[in-house]
Amino acid sequence: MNLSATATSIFPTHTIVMNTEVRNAAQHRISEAAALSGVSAANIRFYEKEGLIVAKGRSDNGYRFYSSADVHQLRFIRLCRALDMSLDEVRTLLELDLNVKADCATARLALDGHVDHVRARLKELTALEKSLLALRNRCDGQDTHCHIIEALHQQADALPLPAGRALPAKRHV
Amino acid sequence: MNLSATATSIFPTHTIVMNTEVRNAAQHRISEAAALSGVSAANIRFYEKEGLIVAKGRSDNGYRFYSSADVHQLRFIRLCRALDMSLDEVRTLLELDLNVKADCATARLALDGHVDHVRARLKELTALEKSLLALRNRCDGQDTHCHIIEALHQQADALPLPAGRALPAKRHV
DNA sequence: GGAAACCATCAACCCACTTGAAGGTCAAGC
DNA sequence: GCTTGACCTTCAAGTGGGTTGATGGTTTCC
Repeated sequence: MNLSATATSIFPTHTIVMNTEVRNAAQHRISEAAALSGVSAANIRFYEKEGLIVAKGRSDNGYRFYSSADVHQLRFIRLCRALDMSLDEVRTLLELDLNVKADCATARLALDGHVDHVRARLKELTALEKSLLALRNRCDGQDTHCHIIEALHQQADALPLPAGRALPAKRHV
Repeated sequence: MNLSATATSIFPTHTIVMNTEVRNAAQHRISEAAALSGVSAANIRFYEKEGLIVAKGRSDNGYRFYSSADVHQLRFIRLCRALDMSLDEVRTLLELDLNVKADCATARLALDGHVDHVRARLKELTALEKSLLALRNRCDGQDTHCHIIEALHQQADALPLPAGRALPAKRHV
């Protein structure tokens, strides 16, 4: 894994994925980069603080400006986030060189881990939906007292204690 | 909805859900309450700060102590959290009186909203899993360059911009 | 020349907690 | 009586992935 590579270093090798427009010609201010990438200006600044993106430079007035390659990188980040990767995972991916075999293995590993993660959450949520529906269906709104709340209290009594005594921190997907 | 009710007021009406042990006999220190409820001591203090639970009292030395009804309430909170409700939703539920019809309607409404929420997230995650697997299967580890990263970059270029220009805040689950 | 629309930085807020620091309390063992 | 260690207290700060707001500079249009 090419950890010493800068974030932008992944682009020169990407003639394959570049479309026909010339990537480095245009220079965009932050709001333009935001509009082109779908990442809000505030969020771009946040990603900069997190080291995921560096503006191509600053104008005399201190305004950030971005190349089209930067915009592409922002879209890349957005895609990864849409795939529910953590910023750490995205950082890892950004540091990879797609022509290095070891990096490819890293990418596969990261993705595998992520799939596992998504599957586990999927399983949890499916069970959750079932419980919620069962709960919901106990009440028709006609009866004299609420079977939903009652059932909730009954289940609270029946709830098994977690193995480690206290609830583990829950990282939601 | 009985908003003026205190959190403990829901218990007197719960002869149905109480099991045979006498609820108010025992008094537990915070670590005991934690062990019995599955909610960590730090978390119990946090819930107290959030107004979800009030210790039955304090000993002379300032230690909190909890009745069995308090422990039940902690389990109730834990169950609701396990059902992925927000603390606000739990608060609402705690304020309900299961013998008031309007409160029952509130509970059903809350649960319905919650089911919708879970279903939406389920749908998202299912789509996600599909995308990730497709991505994952592009790479066999044999080729000279990484099709996963390549595909990620291609998709980044193809990613449609969000309607409102910037990514909306994402509330997971 | 004034208003609107940009841009900058820094701080604080969101949720549901956890972790850590600094110190008080208490029972057991020596 | 003294130490040790397991409790307990409070308050502050950190987590992740941002958003929102304050305050002030810049640029552009009319």
